[in-house]
Amino acid sequence: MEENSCIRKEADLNQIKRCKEQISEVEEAVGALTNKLSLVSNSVRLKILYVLQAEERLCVCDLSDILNMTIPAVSQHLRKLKDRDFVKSEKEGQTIFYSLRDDHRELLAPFFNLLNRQPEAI
Amino acid sequence: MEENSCIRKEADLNQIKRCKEQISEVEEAVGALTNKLSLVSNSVRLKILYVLQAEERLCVCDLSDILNMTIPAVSQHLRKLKDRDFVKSEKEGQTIFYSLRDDHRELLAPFFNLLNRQPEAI
DNA sequence: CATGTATTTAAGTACTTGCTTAAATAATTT
DNA sequence: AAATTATTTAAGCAAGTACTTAAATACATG
Repeated sequence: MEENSCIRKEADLNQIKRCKEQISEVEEAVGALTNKLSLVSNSVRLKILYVLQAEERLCVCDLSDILNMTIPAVSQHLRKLKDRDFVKSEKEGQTIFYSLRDDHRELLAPFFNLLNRQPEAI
Repeated sequence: MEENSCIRKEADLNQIKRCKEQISEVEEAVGALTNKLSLVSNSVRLKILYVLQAEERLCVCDLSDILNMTIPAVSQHLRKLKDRDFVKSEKEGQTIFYSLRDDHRELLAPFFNLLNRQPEAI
């Protein structure tokens, strides 16, 4: 990819210039957003976020039960969610409880709303 | 993964049962939603959707220019977006114009809103 | 302190993703 | 009809993802 390849006669060069500018303005925001969406777009992680929103807090062990998955598998998802500030953890004895952080509530709210409707709404 | 592994003394079996039910109710919707989010969570595709929303319609060639990517790379993204009803195409001569479909406007609207704010809003 | 419980970490692997390059289609122009 | 233009399709590959199993860590209890 070096030179411009769009050489249609009717190509609207102003439009292309305008689009390039628009893209460069949101470039950073797009990166930040897709970074978060790539976490939420996994069905296991979305389920984890969904039950945490309903239940305040759950431990790894609970989630493993609920999702019918091995503990390490769940733990690895939780780590990703924690690394990107979707959840926080608190230790109580040898049990570690996870709960939703407020950081991304605004991003998540529309998804939870959709899930609480009929499947055909999505 | 066969038997339940959560054998804490304090484990709240009712809570776990309740969560399992909640999950099974949204199981299908979660699949449908993550299916769509996995498309949007790619930065190239989100940019494509973003400029299409602003510009009504663009051809593959335009997008290749705007995104500074090869034509086949863009074309493959467009195919995915078309397969899942995010965009439609119309042929005009040998040029194929892509535009946003209405199907997922509700899902996309919050993202476009976020992008139009400051990056730190995300 | 040895054993058991709750969780994380790490290595290995199958699957998926997103690009590249080259070839195939299809419409247009000469 | 041959050459040009716009796009898609396909094969190949490097990187990323999500699981598995086994080992490591950390707290609790007999």
